[in-house]
Amino acid sequence: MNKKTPRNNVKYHRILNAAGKIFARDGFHQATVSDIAGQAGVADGTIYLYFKNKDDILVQLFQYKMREVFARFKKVVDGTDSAVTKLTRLIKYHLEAFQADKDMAIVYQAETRRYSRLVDDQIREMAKTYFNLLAEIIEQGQVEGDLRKDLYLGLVKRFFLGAVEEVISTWLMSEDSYDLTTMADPLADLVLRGIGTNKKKELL
Amino acid sequence: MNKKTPRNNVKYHRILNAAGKIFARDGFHQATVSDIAGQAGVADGTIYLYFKNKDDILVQLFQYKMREVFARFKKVVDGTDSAVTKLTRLIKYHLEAFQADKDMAIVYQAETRRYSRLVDDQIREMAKTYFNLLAEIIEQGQVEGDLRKDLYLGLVKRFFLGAVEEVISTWLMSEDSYDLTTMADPLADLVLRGIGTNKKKELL
DNA sequence: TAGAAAAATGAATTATAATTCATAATTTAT
DNA sequence: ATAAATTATGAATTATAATTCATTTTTCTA
Repeated sequence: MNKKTPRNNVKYHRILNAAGKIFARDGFHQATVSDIAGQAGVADGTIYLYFKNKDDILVQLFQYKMREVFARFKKVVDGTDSAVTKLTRLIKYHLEAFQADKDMAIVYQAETRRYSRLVDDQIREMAKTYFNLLAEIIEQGQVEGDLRKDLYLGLVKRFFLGAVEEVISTWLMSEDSYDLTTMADPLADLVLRGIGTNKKKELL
Repeated sequence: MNKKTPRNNVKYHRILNAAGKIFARDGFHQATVSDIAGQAGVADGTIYLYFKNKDDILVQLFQYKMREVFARFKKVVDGTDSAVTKLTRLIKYHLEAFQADKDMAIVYQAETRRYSRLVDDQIREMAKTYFNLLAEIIEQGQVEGDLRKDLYLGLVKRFFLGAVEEVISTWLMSEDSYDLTTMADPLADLVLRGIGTNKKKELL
């Protein structure tokens, strides 16, 4: 194994995981390459055999984690179920995945909200993937008659993702670690039905 | 005017505004004290006559901006209008305020989403204020019969704020600068009615 | 199993930027 | 108008941490 094929090198992954921990603990800028090396059990210089520089660690970590998550997202909404079922399941898995890998969740939250980001292209690509996923499901739901037809899709996507991410964000900040997945059903309910009684549906 | 009363010192505010610009442009960690000083038209050392250190600049900037915004938030939902009207107006003003001060919006977005934050206490306090505001309105709406009574309030607040902030976030990231406030009514509609047709209301 | 190649080390180097402080300019008070 | 007090300056200092590279260790290969 030489530098050309780092992806199936044990040490490469040890460093990536260590970086995940340290970035989550300290944030990207606070984190030091030395700390990551320490956590990974390698020398500082070794990092540079596998990564171009500190930025590159974040970029690769992000890419690696997001590929994993998104591959599953796609599977989760694949199949012949109704759109409502798919949306509910998407929310549930989204929460599950982020709960299962808290380090990744922290890095994700921090990086996707920054204005100037190292992982800009990746995030755009991800967002697009996620949004395409949603668009498909919503159109399906409209055909099935379970989702409103008068929706501005661009807004719906943000609305959906925003609600889910805020719930995750709150969970991350919270002192006590409750079970995030219990939020899935109530959240799906809110997204689908809103908070109104629909008494005045026609007024808006 | 000496160090003891910086708040009504012209230079103090020049530095704060400059910091807002630079933090928005580069992010807190990238931003240098020198750049802020330059932008403010003062010498590097002058910064330290008004602020303990770099962190202190962010803390004070954040406090200052958030006080302004939240004072207005409160006013916006004050009065005898229906809860539905208040919520709609809250969304509209929220979007308006963030559109009007983009630098502040960027700093806000970046800082509130970080796991380890300098402005932690302030954010907690703000969130509490905002959430109290929402709780009051929602209870009013339940009494009025326009909002569902089976809501888990803790979740509703996150749902609401998440949706609004995601819309702002998308606007910040977007290349072309469309008018953010046009999102207010459709967004309010989504929050109130959800995306479902309510055909299956009883199923959930 | 010796020698070559590859991988790893970590101290030394380098870069960057926060903070300080001796000096200068400005303001205030008498 | 002058001296004391205040405010401001920016070059020098200091701290921190990314990156390099001469050396060592480990792994291959024949």
